Amino acid sequence: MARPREFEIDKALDGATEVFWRHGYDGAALPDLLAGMGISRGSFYKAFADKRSVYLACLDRYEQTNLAGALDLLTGKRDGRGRDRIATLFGSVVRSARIDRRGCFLTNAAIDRAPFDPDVEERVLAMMGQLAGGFAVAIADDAAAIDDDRALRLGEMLATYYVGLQVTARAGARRDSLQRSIDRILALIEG
Amino acid sequence: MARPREFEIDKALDGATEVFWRHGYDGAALPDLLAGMGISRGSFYKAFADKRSVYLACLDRYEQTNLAGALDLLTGKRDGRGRDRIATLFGSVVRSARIDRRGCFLTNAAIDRAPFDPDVEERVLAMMGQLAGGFAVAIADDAAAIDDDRALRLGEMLATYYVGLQVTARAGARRDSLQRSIDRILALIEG
DNA sequence: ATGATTAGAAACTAATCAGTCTCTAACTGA
DNA sequence: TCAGTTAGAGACTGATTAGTTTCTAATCAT
Repeated sequence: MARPREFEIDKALDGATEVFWRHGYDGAALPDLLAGMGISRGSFYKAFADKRSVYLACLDRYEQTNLAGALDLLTGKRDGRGRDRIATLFGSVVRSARIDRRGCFLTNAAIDRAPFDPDVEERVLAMMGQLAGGFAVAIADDAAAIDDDRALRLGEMLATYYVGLQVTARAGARRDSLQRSIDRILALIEG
Repeated sequence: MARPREFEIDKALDGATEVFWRHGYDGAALPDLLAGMGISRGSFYKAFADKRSVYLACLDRYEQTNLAGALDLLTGKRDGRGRDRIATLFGSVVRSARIDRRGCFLTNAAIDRAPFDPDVEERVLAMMGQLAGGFAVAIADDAAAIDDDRALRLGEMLATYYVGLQVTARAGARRDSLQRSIDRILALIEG
């Protein structure tokens, strides 16, 4: 071993994720990525095989950070009723839309790369499955009587809605419109 | 006037739509577009200003054809209950997923270009609004007593769900998973 | 201290990008 | 029939693409 790497892989991946998230796979040119990662071309290809493998690593890191955070929120029992936790998660989409228009990296990847790259598809479907499971846990927490299968189906439906909400936010919908839609689905699952 | 054009603009736009739909804006290279449109570079730039203007024209044509078709389905009173028409539309997403993985051009454009191009954003938001209106009409048809504002909110929620369904389909979700999710939301709005 | 190893910067490469230009041939109106 | 006009094909342009190579300097183990 000699001269150690001057940057942290994970920090660089965070920077790359930011760029992929905003601009998509094709839209993220290598110079953009390098700027976002704070490294030069040489370091990039020393540390990673190619652009695609960085994208896959970003998806994996997204799963371990952002998705895990959402799942913690949904399944964390300390924070009141499951449906309130769902409302909080949906609300965070509206709050994020106030700050930027990245939407959700997972959702963007589903449109962007999943149809063309089996490794992306696999990760996207796995994460969507986890998300559905998180919603199901939140639902089941409110009604111990609900059977697991029924909770999972409702969870799948809510995950699908969540993805649609992220698309609508990235499309530039007004925040009050997003919130009305959220209020409506929350009212529906309340009954 | 001299030598008339040998191809039809609308047919060429249909071909371009197909390519943009499948590969996205950046992913649709000019040679791909030309092949899909069945014309050569010279004809392309004689007939259109640039790639972007073709994309915008494709969105407009999508509105007049595919979106109009969906709205006709949702608002057509001859075909039974409004909720059955909604079920038919959702079902068509699952059927399409069996054939290809294009998803929905409007949904793809929302992720792909809306954040970067105000002209795309405007069209996407307008189409999403129309879609929400279509769902609202279908809902209102079943219950004359429902007030318009309530129907529109439900319509916005269903449009958001619809978009999420298209993302999930393009991501490669299994058809039975899609259908379970659909059945669940249909059951919710039934009550 | 020194030799082995490796990180990093920058120049380079071949392919591809969107868009332009030129030339030929086809069509129109008179 | 012929002059004017325009469609179409394909060569061309300069910029940009992802990825490679080369060289320098930093840091390790001995």
